[in-house]
Amino acid sequence: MNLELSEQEQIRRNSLTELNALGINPYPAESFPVNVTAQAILTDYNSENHHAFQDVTIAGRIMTRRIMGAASFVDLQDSTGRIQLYIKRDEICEGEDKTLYNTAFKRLMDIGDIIGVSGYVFITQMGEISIHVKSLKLLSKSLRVLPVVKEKDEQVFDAFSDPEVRYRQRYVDLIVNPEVREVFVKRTRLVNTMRNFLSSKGYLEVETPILQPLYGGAAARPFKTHHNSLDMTLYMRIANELYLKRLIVGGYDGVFEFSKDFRNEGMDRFHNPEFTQMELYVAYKDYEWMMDAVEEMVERIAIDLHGTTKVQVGDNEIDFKRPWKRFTMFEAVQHFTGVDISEMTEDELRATCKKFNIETNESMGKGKLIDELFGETAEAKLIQPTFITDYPVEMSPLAKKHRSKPGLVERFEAICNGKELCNAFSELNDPIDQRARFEEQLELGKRGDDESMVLDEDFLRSLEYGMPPTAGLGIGIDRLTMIMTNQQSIQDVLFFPQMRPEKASVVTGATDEEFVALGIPSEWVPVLRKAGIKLPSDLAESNPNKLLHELSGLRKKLKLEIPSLRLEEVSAWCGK
RNA sequence: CUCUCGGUAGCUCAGCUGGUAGAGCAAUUGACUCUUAAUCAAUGGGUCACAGGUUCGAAUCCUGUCCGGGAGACCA
Repeated sequence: MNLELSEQEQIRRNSLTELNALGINPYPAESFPVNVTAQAILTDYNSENHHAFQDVTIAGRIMTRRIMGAASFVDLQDSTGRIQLYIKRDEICEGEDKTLYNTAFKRLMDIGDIIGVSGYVFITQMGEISIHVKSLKLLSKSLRVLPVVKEKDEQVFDAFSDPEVRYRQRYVDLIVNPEVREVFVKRTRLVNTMRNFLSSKGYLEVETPILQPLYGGAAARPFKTHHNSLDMTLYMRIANELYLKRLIVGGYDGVFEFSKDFRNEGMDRFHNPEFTQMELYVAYKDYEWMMDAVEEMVERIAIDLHGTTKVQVGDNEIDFKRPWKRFTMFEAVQHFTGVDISEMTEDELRATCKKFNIETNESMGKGKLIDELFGETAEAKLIQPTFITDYPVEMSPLAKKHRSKPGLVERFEAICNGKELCNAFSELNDPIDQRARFEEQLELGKRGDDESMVLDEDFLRSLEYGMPPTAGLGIGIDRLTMIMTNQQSIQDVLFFPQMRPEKASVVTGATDEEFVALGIPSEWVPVLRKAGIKLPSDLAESNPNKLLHELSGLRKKLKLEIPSLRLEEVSAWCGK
């Protein structure tokens, strides 16, 4: 017997033994073929077609029970929803033996247990579509107590809401909070829509290395790991851009990848150390084309998920209907501040930053300063989807120089709800220029920017063979999901967000062996701990009379089947 | 890393200026054959996150630690 268990867990374990004793296997091996779902019954059943629901079999989890003597109502939850069961004693126990109802169902089954039932569908006097149960089978006994969430008239009572437990025990969250399950269904639909969209255009979905000898394609600190046989450092990818471009060099016209990327940076409600991006590269296209493609794709996702281009996100209604607003970066800054920074020198930019209380440091070049200005003055104010185009060349080492605007590159980001949604450019395919850009990055690195990009010789070699003009895109799946499902935190769109490890249950005090060495029978050791005795010194300080009383009390209370104690024994433990 | 709020029963939460812990749901026992936040009666259930300190006495005050939320910093 485990004294660490709560009273209710103890009771459920006892029920398990009793079920076994009754010949009811709490974990049967054979399959249980269902022929209907809760959702199907609730939507399809009506007075005309009730004959089609005379013999339904369904399985799910008991979520609430209302027992009224010889009849009971149970809310059964399957993957599609909840359906009420009407269970009558004399229906599920036809003969004299009422054990299955009186003992097994009423006493030994609990909220959280998974059962399978057969019966017919009917409508109760209160007008609720329900299943009149003819037979019932336990499919899995639940040993832990589920949080019970009650609901009436759309109002939820005692919602299971502690974020820590919800994220650590997502399975519980999913069981009791159906809207959470729905968010993740939407996430998958979003990905499917995107995949279908890209596949139908003939682009090839590919996989590229996650473990990379050099990390590239973005500016971020990587996770570092080590390969034993090769005895070399490997990095978890921060992006897959450089590999996908190698595939464009190889002759594919369009490639894309849904990729888990890893960045060793701070965590907040928009950042998780591992996250998902979709990167797309299409040959013979430019960033103008890519803007149209993004609009089309995201608009389609909104329609697939919501049936409309309008999506409620927090207090804002966001409309993804094409075409989206387009601003150059300079126009955006001017629009929100009235200041034209397009012709400014580095010193002027630094002064402008100061004017807007934006911190700067020596490692920031002209491009970084412009980006800061944009980020601080404009980005958060862009709620409706907006393309920001034409970024400074200094901070876009993989983008092609603008066809007509010196100092800028052909790059855009889509901003939505004040946050970056995607990043794209006309890809730089001039190998000489690319090498020069990498070298500039190395210079920035020397100035103290610890996220500047590293030079990838093999990638440069591939460009030297010749890469067609290409448009490339990276789109954050987590953030897009947050917007499309109206979630405030990235943790709410990841099944298992990163967390610090749970505190291991602290085993303070002496080990079992130490207590046994003092002559204490091993079966009494847990009881002793329960009584608050954690160390041999606790024994020495306690009153044997009082301790005996307490231990005997616990023995009785916990119904322990171990030999009782005499005062002399307890005194001996205490050294008295 | 900084600031801030929090951690009390399985869940949601009370617990004031220190006096050894309370409610609802859940559980147990009983009643109840159309209930639905079922109802009625009785009962049990706690390492008050952890470790120190102050005190005659700490869930409560102080210090430190752990875990989490929020806001920053960082991260385009």
